[in-house]
Amino acid sequence: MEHAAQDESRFSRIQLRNRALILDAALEVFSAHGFRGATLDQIAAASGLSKPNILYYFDGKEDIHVTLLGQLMDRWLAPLREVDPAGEPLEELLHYVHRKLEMSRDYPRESRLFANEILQGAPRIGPHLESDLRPLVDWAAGLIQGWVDAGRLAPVDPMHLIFSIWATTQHYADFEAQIGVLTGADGVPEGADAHLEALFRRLLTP
Amino acid sequence: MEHAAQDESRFSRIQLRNRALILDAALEVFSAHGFRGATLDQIAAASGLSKPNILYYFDGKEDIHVTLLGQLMDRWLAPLREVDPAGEPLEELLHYVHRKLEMSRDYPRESRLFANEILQGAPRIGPHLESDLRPLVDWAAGLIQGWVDAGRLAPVDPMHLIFSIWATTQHYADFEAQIGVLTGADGVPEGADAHLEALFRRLLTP
DNA sequence: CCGGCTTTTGACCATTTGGTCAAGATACGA
DNA sequence: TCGTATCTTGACCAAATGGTCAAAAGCCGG
Repeated sequence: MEHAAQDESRFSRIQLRNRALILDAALEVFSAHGFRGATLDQIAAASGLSKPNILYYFDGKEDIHVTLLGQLMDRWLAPLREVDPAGEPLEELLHYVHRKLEMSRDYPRESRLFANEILQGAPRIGPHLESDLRPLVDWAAGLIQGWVDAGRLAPVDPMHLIFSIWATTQHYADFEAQIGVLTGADGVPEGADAHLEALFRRLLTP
Repeated sequence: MEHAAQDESRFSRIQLRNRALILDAALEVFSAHGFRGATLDQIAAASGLSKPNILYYFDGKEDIHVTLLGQLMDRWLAPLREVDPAGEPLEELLHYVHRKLEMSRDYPRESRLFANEILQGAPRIGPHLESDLRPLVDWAAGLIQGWVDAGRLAPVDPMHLIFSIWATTQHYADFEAQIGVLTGADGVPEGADAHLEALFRRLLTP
């Protein structure tokens, strides 16, 4: 009912363009400074629109933030949805790891936006976690447990496995500043793919 | 030279007590809302002191934040310093994992404070990372590489191994809000110790 | 109990910031 | 081309916020 993305036809071309401009600028600013650290003036400057104009398209700072988080949730959970119950368990999970790492490489701002929100106790995305994330994760955990029970994976706690995959992959985006100091690399440093593949292959191989 | 902790004798008893009160309150507030999200009034309320009184003990909001980060850095890096070059490689590293997880359990506020700071690009702790963290990590990486070369550990990229340990352990503190939704647990959920031990034992066993 | 010091505070200030509003500019179908 | 609906903005506002200051209160050795 409230899925904003599905009826984009209700927006004029100008609205579509400017809403996209604003959301992209907001992603930049929110992910770099957090919700309270970001200002409407920064978003205005980054989007090339005036502050009152931004308030014409969104009901306020919070509205922009919530809209962003809602839109991103889909993209964020996509890799987990792609896991194929009919596939080879080990390959499916390693592919998931690979896709998640790819997300850290291609969408670090999105990763940091989520991290910021969760760090502060998920005040604005909490309901989405319950309604979107939880069912999906429960489904995935059940699937993995089934694979374990069938002896197709080494015994592992599905929930903790998922946490470990999230943690290791998102770490490269969320802690990029620290990693940069230690490796000199700018984005995800060389060897991350191979390392994570080895880590989880060894854990999961029966 | 600038180590504030070493000459605590220069502070009166009242100063010692109130500075501690302020720093503890600030840790609470900063870790929950980030630097810009925290206000002096919140810190004042949480510490039981008046706002001007807080400014009597610290030069400003930023001074409190920097002081906090500096103090915490020591505690934060302690587990890595405890790794014994003369010990059994696998046991030493698994013990490090265990100690880091313990930190997430016992000092989640500290973990989130660091995470907040790094997420925003380490604007205030950057120099400390260079001067304190980097040499220590380089030392540890060299140590691990030596163990690998001696065949006492499975081949592994030391830097990525360290990142994975940080990521998986700190995840339980930094993403507690998300984990709470998914597991119902309040702090670090049951089974984290066993899971991480299995994860890294399998990776590192030659 | 005194005098000097440290500590505490109420009142105040300048700036930042999210948000409003009425008027002007622009797009666009008829 | 015209008129209406959409879009844009300069000026403005109230609240929040980091910080100041002079005066009051408390502490403590002599």
